[in-house]
Amino acid sequence: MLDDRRLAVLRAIIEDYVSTGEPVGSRGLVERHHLSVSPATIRNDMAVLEEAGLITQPHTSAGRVPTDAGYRLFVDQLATVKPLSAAERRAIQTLLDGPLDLDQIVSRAVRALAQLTHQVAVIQYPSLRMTRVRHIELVELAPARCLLVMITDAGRVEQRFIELPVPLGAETAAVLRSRLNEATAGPSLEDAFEDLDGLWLGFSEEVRPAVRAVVERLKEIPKAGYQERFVLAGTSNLARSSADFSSFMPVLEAIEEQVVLLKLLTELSADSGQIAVRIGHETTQAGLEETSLVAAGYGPGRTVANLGVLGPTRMDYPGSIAVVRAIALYLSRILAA
Amino acid sequence: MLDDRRLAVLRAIIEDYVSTGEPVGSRGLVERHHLSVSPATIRNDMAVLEEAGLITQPHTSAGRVPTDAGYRLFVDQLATVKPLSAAERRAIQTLLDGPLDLDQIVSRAVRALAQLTHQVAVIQYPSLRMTRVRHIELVELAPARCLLVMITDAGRVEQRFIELPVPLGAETAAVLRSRLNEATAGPSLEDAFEDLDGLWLGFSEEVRPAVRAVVERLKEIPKAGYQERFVLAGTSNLARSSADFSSFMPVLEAIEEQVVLLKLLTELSADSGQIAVRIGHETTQAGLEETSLVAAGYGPGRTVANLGVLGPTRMDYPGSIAVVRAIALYLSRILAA
DNA sequence: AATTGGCACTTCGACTGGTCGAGTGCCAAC
DNA sequence: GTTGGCACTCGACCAGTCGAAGTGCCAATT
Repeated sequence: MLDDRRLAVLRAIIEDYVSTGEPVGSRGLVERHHLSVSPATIRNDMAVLEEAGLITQPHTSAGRVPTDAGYRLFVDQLATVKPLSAAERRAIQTLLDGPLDLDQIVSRAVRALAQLTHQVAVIQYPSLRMTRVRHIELVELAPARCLLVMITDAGRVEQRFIELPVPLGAETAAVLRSRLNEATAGPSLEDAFEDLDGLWLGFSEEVRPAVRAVVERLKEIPKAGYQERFVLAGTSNLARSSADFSSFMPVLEAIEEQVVLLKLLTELSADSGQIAVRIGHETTQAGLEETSLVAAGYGPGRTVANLGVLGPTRMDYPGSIAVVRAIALYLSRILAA
Repeated sequence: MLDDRRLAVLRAIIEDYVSTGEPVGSRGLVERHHLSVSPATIRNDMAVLEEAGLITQPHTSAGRVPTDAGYRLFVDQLATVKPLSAAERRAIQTLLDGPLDLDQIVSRAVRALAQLTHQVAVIQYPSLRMTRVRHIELVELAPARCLLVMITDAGRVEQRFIELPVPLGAETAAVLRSRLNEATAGPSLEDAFEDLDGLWLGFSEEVRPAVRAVVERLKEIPKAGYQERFVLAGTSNLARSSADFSSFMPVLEAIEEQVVLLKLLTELSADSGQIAVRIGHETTQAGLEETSLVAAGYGPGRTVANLGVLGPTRMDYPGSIAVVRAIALYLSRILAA
């Protein structure tokens, strides 16, 4: 049914359509790709591919356009790995140089991702749920005000101001600090925070309200959806790629919505190192029916967050996949250091 | 030359054009605004206004459209203050509630700004150059690694990891911490950092390299342009407002570029509380010829950063100005607390 | 059985010409 | 200074035409 030549035709159609953006006809196909058969034969093959739901024609007498199913088959079975160019390698390499602050690394990486794929790039900050506490610090700013600083093993730093009901005092602060560090040295941040409830018992009556305030504030850090952070880049690529106006309006809205973005990225349960691809309608999000997502997990050893690119279904999948994989790999390597 | 009625005509033209988006003709003008003269009279007035360069017509037989100069005159002399609606007041009021972390405040404020103006909103984080150091903290994470945390009086927290050439030791760290806090208690952050050069002299031979590493890292914080941070919201409003495609492509690019955004916001030397308006060509940035900026400074007492909205020249200036002023005011009030 | 050339058919897009409506500019009259 | 009238201009809309691109089908060929 779908023999080699027909698959080759599908691949050729996708390649041409991705690069030109216009429906591709039988004549042009045999000319550009040196298929050693006539256009008529290709037409027969196309009819079969259309029957199988892999391609479609916008109207009776136009060329063929791949369907979501066509892209899916292409990505799963037909796409060959596209090695990165020297320039691309170099661009990513430069990410390694320089300082090791998470903010800078992530913001550089997301820019590189956008530039190399010409798509909208998004990187999720290492999720607090997935990471471990490396250190907790309590800084006294004023008698009744302090700053809580939490550092995770993925290099992410969260800080919160705390208004204290009663002053804490230098000594108590020191004790509390070490207690917190002991208690949160557990395997996962969520589990560790379970054990904090009884902690205030070990303190004298007067300072207990302050201790409880600190603990409460600490415990709410991983709670809210607010804690998931993203960085975006390449939004202007949207305008370049999508042809008409209304098509990227919803995309623009979607990427502004933290919630949508989070759902999109976490929905795909990709193993670390694996690339997940969502094509068009496969994404359940409304408004993104003509949008694809190429994403991967990253992290030091294990997956702590996701990154990816968002673009039109008509996208260079092999290229995007290669870049996403490379960036995820480099990012993981840096975080593991 | 430009008597009262003619100015009223200009105002009417701008109001109509802003709300409909279409060139406005003489007949409709007398109908919608109860001008007690005939269309022919209006036409004469229009000819005068056009002569003065305040309005123009896209083609011979279309209505009139305001020019940049027309908007400018409108904003400077004609615009009446538009009081905020109850709903708008309420929306901004809710900003006051809740926690006092700068990140949350700013991200809420920028969202409110975008929502209330239906424009692209941008808020600059309190510039490090403008603020004072409130506290510096040094956290030892590993023998040769520590975290430097700097808190400014605008509530902004900056942190940097530091790789130490030699271990610092708990005692030295404590001394260094207090020395740093003493030395940076000066009036402005830039001046304060001048005095850090000799600081390593007060330490023993062995730890001096570590001290210098810390000081170097601290001194580079306010240096790089990197330290200027922005948050954006309402990017999707661009698609709604600007009619055609190529017109907002450059805007999208501009707001992605930190540099452009920074230049745009800092170029206007607005006093705190004052509103600065840049209309169309007045902005020197390429690609933003059809874009206006309404901005204001904010800060606790003095201006420490700017915020504003970016939209098409065809914008509701009185409304935008009112909202921008209100948000700047509230933000300043919160920071001063 | 697969492939091929030929041919009729469909559809889109570009072009054309004609009409309509909105709006202007000008002028003479008030 | 204001007004009504009128000719003029220009874009928007509509319908019709035509060519290009591409298909589907069929009979002939390998």
